[in-house]
Amino acid sequence: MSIGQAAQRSGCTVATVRHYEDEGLLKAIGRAPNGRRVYGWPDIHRLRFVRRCRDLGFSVDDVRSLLGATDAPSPDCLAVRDMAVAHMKRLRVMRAEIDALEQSLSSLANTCNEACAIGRSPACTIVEDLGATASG
Amino acid sequence: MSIGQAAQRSGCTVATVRHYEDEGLLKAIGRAPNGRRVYGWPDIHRLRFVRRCRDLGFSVDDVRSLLGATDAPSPDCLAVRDMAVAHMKRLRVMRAEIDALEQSLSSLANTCNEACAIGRSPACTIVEDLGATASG
DNA sequence: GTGCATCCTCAGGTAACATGAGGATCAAGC
DNA sequence: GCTTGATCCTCATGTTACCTGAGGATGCAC
Repeated sequence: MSIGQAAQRSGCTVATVRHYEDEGLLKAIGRAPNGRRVYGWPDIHRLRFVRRCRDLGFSVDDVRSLLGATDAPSPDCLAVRDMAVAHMKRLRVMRAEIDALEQSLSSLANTCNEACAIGRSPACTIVEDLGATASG
Repeated sequence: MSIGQAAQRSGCTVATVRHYEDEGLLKAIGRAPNGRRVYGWPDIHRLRFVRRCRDLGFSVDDVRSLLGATDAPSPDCLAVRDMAVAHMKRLRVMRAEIDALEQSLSSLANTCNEACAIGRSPACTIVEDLGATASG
C-alpha cells in the first residue's frame, strides 16, 4: 500500500504517518524501487493502534511505552491497564481545573450581566475583577 | 522596579515578563541608563491582568483582545463578558471530551481488571481493544 | 576586589504535528 | 508520446507559550 492508502486506512494524515515513522513508532517500513514507502496490513494495524492511543489522549511517549508493552512476546496487559489508570487520573485533574475555570468565568460574566443588564454601566467591575489576583 | 521584582509582584517568571513585552502586551517599558528595564505600578497591574487572563485559560491572542477592550477610554465590559462566555463554551467542549475519554479508558481498564483479576490472562483483550478503531 | 545575584540579548528547545518549497514519479486520457 | 493532475519524496519552517542556556555586562555585599 502507498502512504496515502495507509493514512486513509489508519485515520491519520500522510504527514502524521511520516511523523510517526520519524518518531520510531513504526517498525521498518519497506521501500519500493522508486523510493516510495510501502505498507502492509501489520503496519496499518500498528498505525491504528497509535492513532487510537493518541485519540485517547496518550502522549507520543506514552504510546511508545504502550507499544513496548504490546510488542512483547506475551503482551503485558497489566502495564497497559496501569497506564490507562494513570491517564484517567490526569484527566480527572484536568476536569477539576476546567470546572474551576468555568466557575471563575461564570462569576465574572455574571458580574457584568447584573451590572450591565439595562445597558453598559460604569458600575460594572468585570475588568477590575479580571485584574484582581484572586484565588485561582 | 527591576524585572525581577516585577515578575515577583505579578506572579510571572522573568522570562515570561520579557515574553509578554515581545508579544506587545505591555506598554512601552522604560529603561535605566544601564539598559535595564524599569517597571512602575501600572506595568505591574497590567502584568497581573495578563497573568490572570492566562490562568483563566485565555490565549495570548485573547489577552491581546481583552487588553484592547480594557484599554479603551471607557472599557468595553460587554466585549470582555462575551469573550468570557465564548471561553466557557470551549471549556464545556473540553470537559465533554475529557468525560468521553475517561469513559473509554475506564471500560478498557475494566476489561483487564475482569480478565486478569486472578492473574494475567491470555483472555484479556485490552490490547486488541486499544487497537480497535471504535467510536471515539 | 572578589563573589554571587541579577540583568542583557540572542538562539534553540518543547509537543505533535501542519504547511509549503522544490522536485520526482505515476496513472489516465488524447 | 505527451500533457495533466494526483501522489510521492525530502527538508525547512510555523504553530503555542513560554523555558533554558550561552556569553557577557552590571550591581551589591563583604
